[in-house]
Amino acid sequence: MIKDRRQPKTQSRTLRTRAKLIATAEALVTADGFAALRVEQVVQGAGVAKGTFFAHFPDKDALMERLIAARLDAALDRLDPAQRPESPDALVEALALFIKGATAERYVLDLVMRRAMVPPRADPGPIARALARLDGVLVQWFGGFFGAPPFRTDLPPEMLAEGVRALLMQAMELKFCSRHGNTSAKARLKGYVDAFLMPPNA
Amino acid sequence: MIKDRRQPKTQSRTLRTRAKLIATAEALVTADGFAALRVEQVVQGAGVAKGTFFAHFPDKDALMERLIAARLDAALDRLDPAQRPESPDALVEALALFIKGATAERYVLDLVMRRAMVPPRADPGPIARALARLDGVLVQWFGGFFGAPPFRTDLPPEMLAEGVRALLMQAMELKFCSRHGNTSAKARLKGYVDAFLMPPNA
Amino acid sequence: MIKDRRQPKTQSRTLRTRAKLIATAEALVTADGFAALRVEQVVQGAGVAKGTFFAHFPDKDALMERLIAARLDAALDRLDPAQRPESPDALVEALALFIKGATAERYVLDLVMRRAMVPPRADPGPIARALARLDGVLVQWFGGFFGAPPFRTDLPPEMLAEGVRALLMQAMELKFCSRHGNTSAKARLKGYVDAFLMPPNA
Amino acid sequence: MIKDRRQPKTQSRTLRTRAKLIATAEALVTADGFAALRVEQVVQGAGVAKGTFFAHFPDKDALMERLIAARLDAALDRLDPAQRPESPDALVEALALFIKGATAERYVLDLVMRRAMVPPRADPGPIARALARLDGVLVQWFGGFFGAPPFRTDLPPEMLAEGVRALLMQAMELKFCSRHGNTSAKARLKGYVDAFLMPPNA
DNA sequence: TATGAATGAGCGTTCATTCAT
DNA sequence: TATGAATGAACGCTCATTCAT
Repeated sequence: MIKDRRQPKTQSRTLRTRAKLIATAEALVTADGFAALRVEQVVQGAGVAKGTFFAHFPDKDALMERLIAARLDAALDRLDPAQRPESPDALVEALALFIKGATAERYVLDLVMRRAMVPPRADPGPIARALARLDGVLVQWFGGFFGAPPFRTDLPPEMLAEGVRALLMQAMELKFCSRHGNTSAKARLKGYVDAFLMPPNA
Repeated sequence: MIKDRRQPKTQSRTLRTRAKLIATAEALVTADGFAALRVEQVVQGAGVAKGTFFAHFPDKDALMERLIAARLDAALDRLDPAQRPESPDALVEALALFIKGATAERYVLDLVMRRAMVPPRADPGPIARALARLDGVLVQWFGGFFGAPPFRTDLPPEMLAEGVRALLMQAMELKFCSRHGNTSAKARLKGYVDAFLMPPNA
Repeated sequence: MIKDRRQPKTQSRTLRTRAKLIATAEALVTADGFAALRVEQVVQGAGVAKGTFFAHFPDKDALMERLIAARLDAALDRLDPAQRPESPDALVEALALFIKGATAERYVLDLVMRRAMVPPRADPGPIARALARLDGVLVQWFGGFFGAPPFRTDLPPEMLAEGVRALLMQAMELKFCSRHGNTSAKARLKGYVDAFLMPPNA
Repeated sequence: MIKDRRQPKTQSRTLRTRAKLIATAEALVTADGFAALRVEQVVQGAGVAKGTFFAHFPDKDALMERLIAARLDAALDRLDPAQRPESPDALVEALALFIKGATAERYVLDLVMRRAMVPPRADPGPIARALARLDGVLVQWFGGFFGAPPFRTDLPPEMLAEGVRALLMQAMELKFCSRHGNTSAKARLKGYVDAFLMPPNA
């Protein structure tokens, strides 16, 4: 009873080429930033033809999304849905790496925000998937078995998660804003969480 | 009582040219949407040369911002800082026109979000000014003389305003998201306000 | 009486693949025209890999030539070298199907003209062979046993054949010319033949 | 009574740029042939931006047509409609420069044949215009005041002109044909003219 | 102010053909 | 034979912005 073992070589070659493209792009981005990335550099660095690039990615943005989503996913990998933060501070700290990745450049944050929502066209795209994953973690955190102290328990976890996301986005935007330049995204988010996600001091 | 009669011709010609440019752009936008607007079309429609456009606007975005901010400002004009909404419903309803203007197109919302914050460069720009104006109204609403029922009173009005803004942005984003396609931006915002801005149900 | 039973499978498989390619191409050409034919479509339709195509045809043009030559040859099959047309009208009528095939598309006529002559490289190719075959028929017609009335007899049949060919080509070109749009290729050719291939009026 | 004297500078600058592009292309073509011409080289040689090229020519072919037509026109400039050739030899000799220009390269002849006829879309294009001009000269030659000896006089000059054109085209094609490689285009055309355009030796 | 030709850097595309497996 | 990923060299295009006049 031998199962079908097809497509061994070809697939791996494809995968290798794609990996080469991504690795090259990753290196370039690390060196010069996302905004400076040029398709030409990528294919030259990867030693492949331009046509090959567009056989792997529909356009440059698709590569960009992948690179950015990879960083966001790396941040999300370090979050344990079962290990809920026990304070606003801990919550914000847990999101620090995510924030760092998403706000690395104005260019990056713009793309994240533009692609954060699943568009009406079929495919969510890697960035939307990463954010959906974040949503999932947050819901788990806020909705553990016996409710979710120390956060407010009068709201469904989904709502708390959406609230965090909205506040997180705004806090990140503020990083590029001169009027709140003194406050870091983390501090700002901390303030939001304290205000809106904790039980009111009444 | 002698009025200044110098340079009225020139000034009015300048003003007329600018008005013609804006009117043409407005008409084109109404017909084909913001994303499709081309400087070429505008100058042709206005019957002036391309260079003239850039004598009136530093760049295309400046025109775009003007057109969009005009719509937002029209919405804000109908808000009375002294006439606070007495319920989440009323609050959301009051923002309806603003939401409509800002979510007319994905392109518009993107520009609004990108320009919502005052950038490090000096000038806020008309969109940032419109949003600052919204902030002001919200602060007034939430912080009137005797506190701000029915909304929660345990938070400073500035914080409530920032919260509304974050939640409003997210609610608007969701308009372009297939996964929440059923809920309108208004309904979504209503849920957010109910959850985060009302006194918790002890 | 033992028949050779070796390699019938392989050969027939090869033949079947080639037939499938040609049939697919033929169908596509009938549907969308020659100019729109893409190798990609052909191999997909035939259910084989791209490389397989080039194992059967040296290049795309070879397939094109085959398809076109097939149509020209079908027209030539209906010509009887022994049955000479007895008038310019009959001559032109006899060539009607050939003309139709060669002028199906601008693309086709261009290829026919480019391949009509035997190029310096060895192989004539199917189109050049078809035209050579046409030449042969014409020579026979013009040079039959007892001379060739009603056509002029003061020129060698080869020269008459070459003349017909030149005039035929030009008449076909005119099909794609707006300035002579009213006259059909056949009518134009008829005029040419009347003028140049008949005995002059005294 | 001064007439409108507008557009003095701008137009001349445009003209200068275009001339620079054409001169550069001409030089490159003379050096390396038409088939080797690259848009990139042209713009670099002319010292202009790529966008400028496409502001002057809709595509590369448009430039090619211009270059080729220029050569054909130069050949036609040397023909005097009033100075008819007095023999087939003289006729062929008169066309020698034209033939040389049109058969400089296979690439050139292909383009000439493809663009020789006025296409159904509006603009004739410079090559079609050059050939129309040739037609005009031929008609004049064949249709002078008292008929046109030594050529046959039993046919309208337009028909003779069309015949020459068809035979000329075929003779030129033969230049790239191995089977008639020994005979030059001129010799071949001479044979055609002798056969079809002279009064029959009856 | 007004003009409009020129800029310019890079993206996306094309698609027949090759070649290692 | 068959596979199909990879090639590759231009081309065409975009379109906001600049600048000499």
